[in-house]
Amino acid sequence: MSHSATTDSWGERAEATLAAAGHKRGGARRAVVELLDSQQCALTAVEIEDALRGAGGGTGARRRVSRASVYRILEELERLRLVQRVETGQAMVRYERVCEHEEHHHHLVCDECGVVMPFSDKALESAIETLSERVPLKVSEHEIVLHGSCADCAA
Amino acid sequence: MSHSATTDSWGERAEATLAAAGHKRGGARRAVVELLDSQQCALTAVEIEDALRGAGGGTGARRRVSRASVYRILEELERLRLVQRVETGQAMVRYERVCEHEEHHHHLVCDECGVVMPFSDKALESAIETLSERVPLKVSEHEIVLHGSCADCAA
DNA sequence: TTTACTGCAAATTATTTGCACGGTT
DNA sequence: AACCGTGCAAATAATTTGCAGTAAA
Repeated sequence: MSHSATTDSWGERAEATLAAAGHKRGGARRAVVELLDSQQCALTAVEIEDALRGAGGGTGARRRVSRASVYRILEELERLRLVQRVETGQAMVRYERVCEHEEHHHHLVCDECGVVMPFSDKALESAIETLSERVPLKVSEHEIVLHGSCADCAA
Repeated sequence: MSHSATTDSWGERAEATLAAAGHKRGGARRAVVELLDSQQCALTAVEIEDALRGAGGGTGARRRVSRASVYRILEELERLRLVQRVETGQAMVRYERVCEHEEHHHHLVCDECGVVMPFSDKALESAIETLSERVPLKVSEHEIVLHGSCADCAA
């Protein structure tokens, strides 16, 4: 399928990293990892739970996962830097996979309807990179959120 | 004191905006506004409550304010765009005044000790401005947070 | 006197934790 | 067998809300 031999997909890297960290392969975690791998943008814990509960049969490891497990799994994935939190100013925190090679992206949030969309911008990333050197902090991550009205809501 | 005739301080603008929105001048709100006016960076609701409870005498309107009122006041100030929320990935949301003329700033968060510091960068702001035109959202605000280790923690 | 402001206590809501059981190695 | 993974229910913790009394216009 893919041209590269190892670590093509985030899902594979996630499973490998989890194994290396001494984890067994539980069904709930596999389902969450698979779901996150299929998503391009950030989901809340509840959205993850719902997505896994619905569409029962689907592909792969899909199965019902309790809310507590969703949170525990996300917490561990975050600790391993496989997922990152995205704070959108909405009630619930969102989570998305962290890809190594793929282009880093940030988020647009419509404050009226709540929709969240990804975007990326080279100029922005280089400004951040330059800036990171001059700041009194050893920067490890950054998060950028633009708020406003989406096309539908602004209409 | 100041050279400009009107609207020099955020505090004055806040009081004026509140009055224009049909609000009376309550003591609790005045105390919160005065405190926010004296701060350069973002505080949590609890920090605001504590700051007002302590140091009883101080200058001006300082007085004890209930937690519920702090939240209600912040909510209204945010609605009027006098304060903005700052999400730092910590448990509690932070709030800070929004100044019109003053240079816009963003935040550095030390993930180890939790300290939050402001920073600003022209290049970053212009990258955001340019970018905002090209994105499928009528952008009204933006928030940037850099995470990492502060000088003390990285040592 | 009308309407906003505030505190208190109770209610919500997202997230976390304790515990017992089932699955993986 | 040893230990991790998971669900359920109970516990937390931040934020919100209902209500009754107080104060500003």
